[in-house]
Amino acid sequence: MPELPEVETIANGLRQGGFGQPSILGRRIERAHLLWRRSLASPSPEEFERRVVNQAIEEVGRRGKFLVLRLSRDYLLFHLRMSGDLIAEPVSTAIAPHHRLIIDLDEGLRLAFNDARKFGRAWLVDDAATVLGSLGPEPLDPNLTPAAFHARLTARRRQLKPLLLDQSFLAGLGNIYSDEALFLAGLHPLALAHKLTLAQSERLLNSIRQTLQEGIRHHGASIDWVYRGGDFQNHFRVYRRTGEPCRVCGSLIQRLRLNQRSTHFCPVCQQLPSGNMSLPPGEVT
DNA sequence: ACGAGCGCCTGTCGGC
DNA sequence: TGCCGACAGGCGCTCG
Repeated sequence: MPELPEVETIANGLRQGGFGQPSILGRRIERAHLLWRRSLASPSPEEFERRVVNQAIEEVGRRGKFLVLRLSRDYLLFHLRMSGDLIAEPVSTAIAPHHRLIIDLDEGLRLAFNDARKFGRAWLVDDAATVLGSLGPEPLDPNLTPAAFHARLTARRRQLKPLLLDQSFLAGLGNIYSDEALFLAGLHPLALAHKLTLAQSERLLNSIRQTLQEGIRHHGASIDWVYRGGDFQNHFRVYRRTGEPCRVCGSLIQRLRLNQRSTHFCPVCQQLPSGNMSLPPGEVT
């Protein structure tokens, strides 16, 4: 499920509780059980199940697409990748088919890492930076100024879409929100980052922030069989709208494949600058 | 430094 | 109905 708005929604739910879900803040870990070996990146299962016990969950946050649980002594980090989810539920609940890591808490609660596709990972580390250290800036951080963003963009000789997906460039964007942000900014996904003007960079930053805030306001997007109650999927402007009319100009939304991933854009609202024309057009649907 | 392709996994959907 | 390929919100790894 997870891009920045979805991870933010999950973190908020675990922290505050509500909608029938209990808060895990302040709960003490009583035991842990790993059900799928590879869901734990580090340390070993034996060390994890021993070391995590008796630590309290003191803070629940997010960095990029990572969920960050600050415990008494360590950090418990999760990356949900494609299908992961973190669920707080009563210990009396039956173990769901795709639960990969079970963490029993006091007061009869359980924190479950559920992940159908098994791409997600958990880490228990004393220093969060060992996992989060290479992440780029948070897009919603006000310290990221248009000038600073422009400097980052022009330092790279890359196409915009792959660059926005690069978590060391900017932390939190995935396939949905990068397509949506590029549309709002009126920039072609294959446009070159180092050719952007300051005004274009500022517009892109504002578009990224607007898209992410919209996503958070709608509690994220729920598509396919994964559902968390968010409804941002009803407000997509280009993502998965191939062949449908652009909401601004009526042109048909196009799709192209970039590194095995779908990219959606409006061929009229998002023109490729002439400087990019030497590039092969790619396979367009 | 960068792009392209593949592997990791399970599930859903549309076409035949 | 069953089978098969395409596709899916990510990312680390190779290889040019």
